[in-house]
Amino acid sequence: MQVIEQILTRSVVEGIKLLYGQSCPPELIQLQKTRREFDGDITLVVFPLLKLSRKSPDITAADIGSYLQDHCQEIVRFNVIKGFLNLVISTGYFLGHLNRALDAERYGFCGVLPDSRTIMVEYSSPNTNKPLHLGHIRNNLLGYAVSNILEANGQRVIKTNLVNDRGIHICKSMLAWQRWGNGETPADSGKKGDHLVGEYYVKFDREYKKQIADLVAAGMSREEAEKKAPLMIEAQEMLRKWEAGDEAVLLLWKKMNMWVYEGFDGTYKRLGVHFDKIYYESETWIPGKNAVLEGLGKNVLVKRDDGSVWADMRDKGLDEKVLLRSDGTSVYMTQDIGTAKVRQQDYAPDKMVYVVGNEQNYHFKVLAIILDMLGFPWAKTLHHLSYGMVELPEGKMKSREGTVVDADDLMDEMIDTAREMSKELGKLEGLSDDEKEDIFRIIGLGALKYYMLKVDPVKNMLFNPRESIDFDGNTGPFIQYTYTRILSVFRKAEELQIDRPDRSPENIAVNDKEKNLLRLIHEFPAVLADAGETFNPSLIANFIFELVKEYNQFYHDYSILKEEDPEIRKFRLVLSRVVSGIVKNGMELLGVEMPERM
RNA sequence: GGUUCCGUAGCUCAGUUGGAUAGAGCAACAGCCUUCUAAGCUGUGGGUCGCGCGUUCGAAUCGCGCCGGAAUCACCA
Repeated sequence: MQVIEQILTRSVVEGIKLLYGQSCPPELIQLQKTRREFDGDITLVVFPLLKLSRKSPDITAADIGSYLQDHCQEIVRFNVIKGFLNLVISTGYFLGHLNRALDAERYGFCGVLPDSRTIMVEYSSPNTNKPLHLGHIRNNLLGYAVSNILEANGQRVIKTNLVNDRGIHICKSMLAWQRWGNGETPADSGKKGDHLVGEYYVKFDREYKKQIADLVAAGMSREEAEKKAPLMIEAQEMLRKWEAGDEAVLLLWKKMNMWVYEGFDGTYKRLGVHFDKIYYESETWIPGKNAVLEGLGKNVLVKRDDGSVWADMRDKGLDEKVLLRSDGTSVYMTQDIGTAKVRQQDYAPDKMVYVVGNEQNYHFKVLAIILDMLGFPWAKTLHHLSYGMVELPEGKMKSREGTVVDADDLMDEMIDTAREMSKELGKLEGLSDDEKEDIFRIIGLGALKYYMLKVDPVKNMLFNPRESIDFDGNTGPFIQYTYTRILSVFRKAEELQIDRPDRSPENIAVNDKEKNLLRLIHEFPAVLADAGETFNPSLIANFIFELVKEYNQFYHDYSILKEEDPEIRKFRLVLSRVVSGIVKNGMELLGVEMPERM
């Protein structure tokens, strides 16, 4: 809670005691931001207090208003409109707060505290059979941003990735490469490793479809054809060999996965995300299998006649879930059980956050239940941070129809757009080509990242590849632009030999735009805390947009360096300094870099 | 069919521990650059907050029922 709200809550409780002889539970005190059209900073809603005052809303509001004005030095005046008590906070209070913000190393951020929790955040979680796409971009940006936000709230965060490097999907790519690859490698083809492997995955799918069609044409049912197609049978055989440790299969698997990892590393690096620890399912499926077998021994799981092992959750209103196939191989769930177990052994986190799409809501619900059935006390620390799908105008991305938006291509396009636009505007004269390219990259990626993070994670979002992402309005470049304008003021101040003030005067009058900015600055720590509690980066994104929009108005309406009153000029410089700090630090939480000029 | 999530301006989205006349951006139209960067600022038009009922002094926000969309309910991941 913000400082002023604590002061006011306490003061209102005291006032009600004095005025009406009633003790007021603090939860009845509803404080909110005053709406723009009224005079005031904070509004007390008096309706819930009427049962204590036993007076009309207007009289109650006036009583409390007078009390606060007399007893609370931060309140300079008030007005009452239809049961809403609008309170005007002294400018001095906000200016004092501004100076504290200026002194803070990173205003609004918390350092690690003695009672900080260790939180493990899993994100990205790619399969090793194809390159990353638009959906992964949302996932990566969310996971990275949430991790940063939790850290800014004083938690110890371990960013982790779970690479799904085993299973039938990678066997499909391997099989196709073996058959049709003619030894092609990333090195001699010039293709990025993940893209190359992805091509063979697609090749498998195409050939597999042909086989199915042939079998169906020969009179087989589609369902049977899907199971009996020779390619599928071969892929399954390959998976069995893999689990049995067949050397040739393992060698091929290692080679192709290595290509994929090198490709992923390039994409991650460009996106600006990284991990503290990477887990591989190929290393956690055995612990998972063991946990399942132990569960079987303790009779919390059941074995069927065909040898398959199941969790029976029908008493919990859910169904049964297979954990080991009849041929003894493990499934996705088994691997996740193992991964969770290994992580507990490695780090014993207080909380385990899984950033995974909402298509897996059921999976994570079941995972937590099964871990609980298996007797792990930490089962309840799992949190599925579920986010919505990224959809195209024509619906879901489908690799079959070639509508998948590739992550690498998209980043290229964004940077190209930034380059074209910058050239048109022609503001970067005098910079070296390298400097320019760096700025294009920062702007292009900034547009992409902000676009994805400003949307509430739970919601599905639309991405239209034909209408490229905007650079005006509520966008990353708009925010970056505002930031560079502020830096430009500071550079100009230096040229004019205007000293950088180390604090703002606190006894000056401010205009409306300045007051709005002071209020927003005051609000930032609460927004950051809220974003951490709700795992929601969009709160930060939307707050920063509001802040820079307000700053642009101020910048447009008033001059900073040409202001004649030196005290006001000092204040405006400090105000700009604090705004630029919030914008930079806040955008960095989102993984968006800030250019120095643009 | 069961379960979960979503439905706010032409489009993309804010706003939901219940509060005042529901806000931005884009698109459209009309203005503002000898000034600290016009990727900016100002203005105009644009809404049965999917529909209905209920709870309440007060509902976009909470409950119930519909309608629309999505996901999921695999020996896929």
